[in-house]
Amino acid sequence: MSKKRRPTQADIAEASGVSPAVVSLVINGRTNGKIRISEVTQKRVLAAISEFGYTPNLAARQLAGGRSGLLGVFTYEPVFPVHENNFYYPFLVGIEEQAENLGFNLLLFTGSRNGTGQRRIIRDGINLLQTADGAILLGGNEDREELAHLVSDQFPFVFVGRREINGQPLAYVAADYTRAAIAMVEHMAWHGHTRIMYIRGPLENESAADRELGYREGCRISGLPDSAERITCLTDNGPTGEDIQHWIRAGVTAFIAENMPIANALLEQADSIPLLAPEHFSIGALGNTGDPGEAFRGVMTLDIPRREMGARAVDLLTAILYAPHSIECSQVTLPCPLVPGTTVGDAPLHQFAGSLPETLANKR
Amino acid sequence: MSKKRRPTQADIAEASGVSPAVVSLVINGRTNGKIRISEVTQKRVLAAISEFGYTPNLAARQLAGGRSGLLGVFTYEPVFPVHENNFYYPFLVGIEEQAENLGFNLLLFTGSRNGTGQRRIIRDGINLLQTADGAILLGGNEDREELAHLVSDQFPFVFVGRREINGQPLAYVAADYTRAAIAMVEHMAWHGHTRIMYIRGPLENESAADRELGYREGCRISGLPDSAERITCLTDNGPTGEDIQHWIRAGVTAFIAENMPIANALLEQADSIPLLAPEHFSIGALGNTGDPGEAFRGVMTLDIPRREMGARAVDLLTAILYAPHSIECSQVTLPCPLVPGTTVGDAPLHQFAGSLPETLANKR
DNA sequence: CTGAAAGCGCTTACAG
DNA sequence: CTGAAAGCGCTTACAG
Repeated sequence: MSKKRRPTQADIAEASGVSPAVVSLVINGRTNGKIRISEVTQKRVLAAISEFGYTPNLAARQLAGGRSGLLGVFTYEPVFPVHENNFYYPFLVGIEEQAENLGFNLLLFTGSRNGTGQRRIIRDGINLLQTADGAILLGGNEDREELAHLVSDQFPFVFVGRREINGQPLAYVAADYTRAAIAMVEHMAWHGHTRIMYIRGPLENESAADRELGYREGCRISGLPDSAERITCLTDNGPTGEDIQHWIRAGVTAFIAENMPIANALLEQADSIPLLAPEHFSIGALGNTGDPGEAFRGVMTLDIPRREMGARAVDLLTAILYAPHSIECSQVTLPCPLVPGTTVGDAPLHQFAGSLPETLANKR
Repeated sequence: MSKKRRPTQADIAEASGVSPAVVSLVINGRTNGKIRISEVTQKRVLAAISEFGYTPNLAARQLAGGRSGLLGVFTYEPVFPVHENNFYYPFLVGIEEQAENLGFNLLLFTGSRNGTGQRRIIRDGINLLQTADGAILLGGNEDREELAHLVSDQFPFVFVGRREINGQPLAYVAADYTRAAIAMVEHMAWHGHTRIMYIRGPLENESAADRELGYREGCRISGLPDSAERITCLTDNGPTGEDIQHWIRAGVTAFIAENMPIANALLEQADSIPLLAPEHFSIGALGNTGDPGEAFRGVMTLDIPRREMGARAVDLLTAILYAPHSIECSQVTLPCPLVPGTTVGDAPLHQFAGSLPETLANKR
């Protein structure tokens, strides 16, 4: 970009009386292997380089070498969220950390909004990510067609979160929601709960499937009966107080919510009855609350290792791009520990069959 | 990076039966000026482009003298700060917003750490930013030599915060600390304070200079005497309680701290005497506290328009790069309003000359 | 060990 | 309006 012409390899070659190829070799330190260049020649080239203040032109290097060396980052939401505690933010912290560790620059695709204000990967059939060697994608609201397009383009990318297309898993780094759900069920079962209700939202995606699967598995492993009967899919209205009373009357002593918003809605409704956790029922959420390790209202949650996931996504992408033979598996799943909280306790000895005890209605 | 060769302009040219030059022209939208290309031809080219899923090769474009179309972002600290309320974060929010508005991708220079773990702009004499057309720089701890190198390279960049080299201002977007300091002095003077002490840190940079200048100017404008006598540069120890007592005995009724940490240190010391703001003295800080508009401990502060500064930096950089004739001035200074807080009140009628009144020592 | 040459994919004068 | 061609600065086979 400088006005005065920068010295080129040709200048160095001329000044030191060698061919451009030799200059390239010396600069890239490829003087040890099969190629041998005399010490004297190397010194001469190096001297010319520092005399001229030569710096390689990156663009030319990339053109000739076929690589941009850029890792893309695509998010459907702003990369820099305005609000603190944004769910996606810690992923980016991890991505940056690891990119820095590995010496890569990051290309943020902020320039690809479509007419409706949404960011897009594909526009007019063009893969807008192609300027990077590959990309890390994150965001919960992704467009499956766009992903399919990337796949058919053979554009290398890593999703943060498990994703599959037509049953084929993509390259991803995910949290192990299934094991986490199993652990939560087991934890509750250990506390004597036998009828655990699973409350999920309407969104159908891999994460939701993994969580529900874990719930079922956990019930099976713990020998709890009829898990399928106790799965409820919530609509927009959320659970009503009546729902809760109904469930508890039916013998439910614990709830597992797919995520924190659902858990909060349930707690709120329970408050108005009033029923309290963990005295009258136990509850946990298969999500987290923003700050790692900190539970909102004391709800048992998961510690999704978001920063770590970001870092591993960088590792996976760079491996795919630059060391494909070293890859054994393109799917990385990280453990997702429970955060105990205070909302899970022993199952009430007395089950409220038929009606709520009066003491409860008056309590608080 | 896809396995199957990416389509090139040559492919498009062949497919649409025109020469590569025409494809280039159409792609870059240079079809209006002196060059005319028939509608039909354009449509044909565009169709071929979307059919092939062609995207330009950045490196080639850049090499051929064109542009990469990438705006660089360089920070000496992590781009994604781990801690919330990071001072630099809102700048980045603004940068992203405006880049998105203008349709630019952002290149984060995360890959340029040197041996000591610090990020660098120049390494081995190579300008690491040259992959981008230009860059926005931010961070308080910049290396002046690196900046000088960029300047002599004629690499286009915009600093967030006023910067000059050898008396020459760089392109920057800054907050108007001088006017803000003036306003704070005037505000205090209006409250009857005549002896306002200015407490600054040891760091010598443009921002510090601007603030101090504003203090002096404010005193001059308000007709307060001897401002120069009441400027103290703090060492690492911070102000001691004795310092404060000494100053107040000397008739000082208000303090302006260069930044919040200094103000906090002073308040802490004053607490132990105890002296309270605004009852016994007034205090303001020429910085802000993280959240826009929210004052820590009620201290009068500045609302540094960080998000706006980020956005304007993008505007300035893109103008420099792509519309240089449109630029009237490469230095943008944004107003920086006072945030009132609760720590500035009327000057005590009774000035504590010689000794502190007993009531004070016992109070609280 | 070293040189001559092709080619990466694009832009931009320069001719028609 | 459109095409043929040079050239951006580098890397990398390919010959010597």
